[in-house]
Amino acid sequence: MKIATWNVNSVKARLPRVLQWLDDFKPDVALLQEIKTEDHSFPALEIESLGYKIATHGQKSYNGVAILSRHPIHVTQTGLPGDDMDDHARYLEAIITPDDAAISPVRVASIYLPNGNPSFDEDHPVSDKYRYKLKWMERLTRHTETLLKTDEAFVLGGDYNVCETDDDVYDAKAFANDALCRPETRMRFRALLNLGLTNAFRAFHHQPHLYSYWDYQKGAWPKDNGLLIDYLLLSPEAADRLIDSGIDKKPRGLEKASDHTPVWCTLAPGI
DNA sequence: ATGGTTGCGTAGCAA
Repeated sequence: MKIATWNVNSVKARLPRVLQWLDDFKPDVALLQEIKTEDHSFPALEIESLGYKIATHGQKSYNGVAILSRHPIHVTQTGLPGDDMDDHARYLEAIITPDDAAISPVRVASIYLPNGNPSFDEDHPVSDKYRYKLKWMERLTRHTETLLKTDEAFVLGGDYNVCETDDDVYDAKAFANDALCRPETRMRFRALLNLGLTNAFRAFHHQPHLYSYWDYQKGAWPKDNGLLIDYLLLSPEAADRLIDSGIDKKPRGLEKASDHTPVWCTLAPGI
């Protein structure tokens, strides 16, 4: 089963690119972030015509996440638990259960972790936006603890807005105080991983300076000035089935590209 | 050079 995550930066502005990628890459499950539209205005017909079922947790103008799947989708969580006042659409979780009983089910989540920048201002070492990000990461860790108790195969995929180490940044010095790189961010990301999750891409690729995001500005893409911030994090039961993982850089080089490119992994049907 | 780009929505914010 091929599972991919992609921050599309508006599903409506990106629709031709998304359709082309689905047709070319043919993921079984696609976890989308920053769809930037409400559920009723998601371009469902075009995507369904390619054989995908759709679950969305949309929001007007900002954020919004979706799950596309060739197999049936059963939504298990809309929004990240732990804060009833949080109205950002950044988390959608579902169980994917193939009709073919030879393929084991897998739980997936599409995650758009808050950016958190600017992380400080002249009066405060931690901005409100950055505080929200750090709290959101702590909520994700708590929720992941509950998921782990089920001993299920699950894949938490998305735009984590975290550079795990300086090797994931084209200019680490320039990003030292960025919300994607600050020590408070990295500590919380490690706490999440240390619950026992496997970063699928890093199970196969150990070189520094491999990226999933390139800013639109200052020629970042042709200069390969990127960041690695999109991840697929696997439970032990999913990691046991992990066959391969990679970054599909092709969509980033096309006209009208998202600033992110898909990260994917393949899982064996079962053990 | 205090710049530069994209999307949403039509001003200014978010990234």
